[in-house]
Amino acid sequence: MTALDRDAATPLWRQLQTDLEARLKSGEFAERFPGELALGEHYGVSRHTVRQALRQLRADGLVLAERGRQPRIAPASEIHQPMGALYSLFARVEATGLGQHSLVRALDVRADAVVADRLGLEGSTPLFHLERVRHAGDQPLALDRVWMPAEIAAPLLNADFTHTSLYAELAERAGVRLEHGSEEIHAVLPAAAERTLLHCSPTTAGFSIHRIGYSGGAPVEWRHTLVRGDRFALTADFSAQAGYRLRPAQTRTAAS
Amino acid sequence: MTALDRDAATPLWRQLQTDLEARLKSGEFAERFPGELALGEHYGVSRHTVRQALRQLRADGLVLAERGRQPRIAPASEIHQPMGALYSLFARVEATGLGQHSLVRALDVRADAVVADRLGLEGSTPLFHLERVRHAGDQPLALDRVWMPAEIAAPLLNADFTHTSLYAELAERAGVRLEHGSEEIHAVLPAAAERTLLHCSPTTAGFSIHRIGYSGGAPVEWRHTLVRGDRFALTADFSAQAGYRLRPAQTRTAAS
DNA sequence: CTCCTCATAATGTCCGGACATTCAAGGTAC
DNA sequence: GTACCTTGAATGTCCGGACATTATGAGGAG
Repeated sequence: MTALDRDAATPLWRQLQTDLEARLKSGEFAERFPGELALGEHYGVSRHTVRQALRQLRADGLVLAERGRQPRIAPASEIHQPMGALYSLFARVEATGLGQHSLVRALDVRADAVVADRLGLEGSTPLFHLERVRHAGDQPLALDRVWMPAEIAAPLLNADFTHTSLYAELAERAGVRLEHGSEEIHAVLPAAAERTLLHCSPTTAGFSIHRIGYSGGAPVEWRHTLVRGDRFALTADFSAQAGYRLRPAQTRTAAS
Repeated sequence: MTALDRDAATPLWRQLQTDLEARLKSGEFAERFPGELALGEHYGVSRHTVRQALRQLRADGLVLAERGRQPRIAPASEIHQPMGALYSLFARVEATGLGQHSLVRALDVRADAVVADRLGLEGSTPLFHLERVRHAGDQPLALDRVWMPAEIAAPLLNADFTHTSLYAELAERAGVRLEHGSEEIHAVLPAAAERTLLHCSPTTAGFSIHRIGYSGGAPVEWRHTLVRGDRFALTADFSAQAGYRLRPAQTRTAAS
């Protein structure tokens, strides 16, 4: 623990906040998170200051607090949905009731200088590579290609990707979860080879999505997905308050 | 002003907060927003309670507060950027330095049962209609069609839309600002007529964006935009904290 | 063993005060 | 008229205390 510096320019409560965040990440509070009074006594500050420091942590859901209850830290095992346009697309398909499965076309380790460069790695770095054609019901839906540093993704080489999600396997076998990333979405006309794989006509357009994903500040995946555009769409809500949010599934309910 | 009820189940600070929000919306604080001490004395509560009530309002940007400065309410005239995929697309184009202008193909009032239905209006409701081809530099960029209830948008009929933004005109002439909405983005192959307007080849795909926008709970616009897909892309960042956010312009700077 | 009661601990709410820091405006010296 | 200084007002930070409300577990009555 770092002692608080009462003469520093940064306020006490912020010092406390960053210190608590660090201790949280280190797993120090895995068993029990101390209460406000205990923290105040430990750091030598008033309860008011402790509450100010905890405010952000509680708002972010890192720490759970309720009246009368023992304070707890958020369950780390909670499955964070891999966000983004792809997730939104496939969740919508799932919501329609169609079963999804994948046809694995490649699953190996190879070197690719172009992709390695995009991941910020040396050109000769071995990369885990997975190429799948995703189906919804009987129809092919998307052509999905992923590259990840082999160092991280090696445990996935003997996984079965016909039904399971890459991110679920990644979290389980490698202990890595995507934290943030960025993607670029283009509207394209699939090439002949791609049309064959996706069983679509020459007049069908598609979404081409490039994504780079990070975990813990380091690039973890580079992905290129080509989605048939004739049956699938991105939908989103936006507002001044909530910003822009992709809608994962239809919210309209037939009930009542 | 509503007096606070100290025996109510809802906390004092929340009562204060909702009351202040109501007074804000009524325009009561247009000239001057009272300080914390003044509010405390006025409502008969401590400064601590006032600060708790103001916390949300300040976080939302409704009220601006800085040390030493007179508290102010957020400038109502501030132009809220019309969010969404379209704004993101066009802002990116603008960031490249290309000048934008539009070719107005239609600007009138007509009835359209299909569109009216999507807006939740009677089929015979007169609708303001604007159809433009947007250019970036010399090249056509998008075909943009907008329908709005004539009751709201009538003041826009004699506006010049070759250079100005629809939303800017709407805010200025009709006093209406888009508050929220939803959109659906498809990847399509433009039809022959559209290809002619957009000067693109038969192998060029495009984004087809349908949007419905609301202001004050009532539908205000229905819009269909077809964007050339060969030169433009949607880019977005996502993270567990901030969610999914379209990136309006390139953040990479060549400086330093 | 079961059910109820009660003590305990934790957060939520609210009050009071004090000092530091910063911005804006007005007044003064030149 | 301009530059500087002083003063006022406002928020930021931090402390102390008090009581209310709620969940949990221990202990006793039946």
